[in-house]
Amino acid sequence: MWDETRNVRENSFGRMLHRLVRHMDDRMTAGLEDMGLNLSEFPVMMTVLERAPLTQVEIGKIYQRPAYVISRALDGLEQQGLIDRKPHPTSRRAHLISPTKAGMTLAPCLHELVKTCNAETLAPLSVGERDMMLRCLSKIVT
Amino acid sequence: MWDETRNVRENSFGRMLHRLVRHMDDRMTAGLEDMGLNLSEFPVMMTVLERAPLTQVEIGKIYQRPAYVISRALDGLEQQGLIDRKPHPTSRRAHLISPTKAGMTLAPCLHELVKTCNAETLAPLSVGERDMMLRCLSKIVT
DNA sequence: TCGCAACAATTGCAATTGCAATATTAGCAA
DNA sequence: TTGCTAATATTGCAATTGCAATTGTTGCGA
Repeated sequence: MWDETRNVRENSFGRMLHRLVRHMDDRMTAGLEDMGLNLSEFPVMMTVLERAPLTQVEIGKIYQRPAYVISRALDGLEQQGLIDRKPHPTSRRAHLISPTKAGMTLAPCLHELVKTCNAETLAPLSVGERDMMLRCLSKIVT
Repeated sequence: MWDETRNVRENSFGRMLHRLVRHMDDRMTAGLEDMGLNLSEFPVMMTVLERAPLTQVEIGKIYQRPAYVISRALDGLEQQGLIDRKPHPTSRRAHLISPTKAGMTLAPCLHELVKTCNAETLAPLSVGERDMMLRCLSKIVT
């Protein structure tokens, strides 16, 4: 009776995605531990390293998360001395976020971790399949 | 200086996956609201509908989540009268979980929702690309 | 049989997250 | 200028989640 339901959900796109993301998150969490970062701080730190100097709303736009998420992640990163909140030159309500010297030294490690994690995950696929996968993903991601 | 870092993370596999999953989760959350379910209860309810009767550890094995997650999701589902925790025939510590009559009526709706959500998400792809995508995903999902 | 480790499920408590308010500043229109 | 609305960032509080016990049960070996 439930065979049809089973067919729908079994190996459903959404189910597989969730599994995959959880797996990659675990992998990333382990890799980030050495650097003292957690999974919430990581994307914010990456954005700062990529685009600094920028404001917190700009980080939010890029990373597509509400302001309070950025605010809190930056709290953690600031406390570890990895980023600076400097006054914005033209607006007293905004902050300009930049990595500190210490923060910048993380860049190669993070860089490497991302590459490794993505590569490991995609390892079972052929080069052509990997390209296809990435192309299709960017087609369906907003 | 950070161009390389940007290249690595920009449209990185992991980043795109996270975006995609968040988007699908939002879509699912909206769809589930009509049925009074939330995103934690949904996969458990699906598993129960697909495989009942089964124990909570079995649900955990299938859905790959720790026991307490199942326990709490079932609390919610039971409170809404969608599932039953019956005594296990051979073990007094295990429960046998089954959908109630009310729970079973949800099956077609959930079924439809999953199909719609997956289809909408994959809509920008050609049929061939969709197949490829699903085949590749199942290759890399544990 | 007794004792003990493993198993199934639940729960207390701390950490994390999300929402809605708050404080402060900017810009603009009357 | 004054007053009002929007923008920027933060925070209080409630809801959710995760970890580490806890409860009750089973099976096994001494």
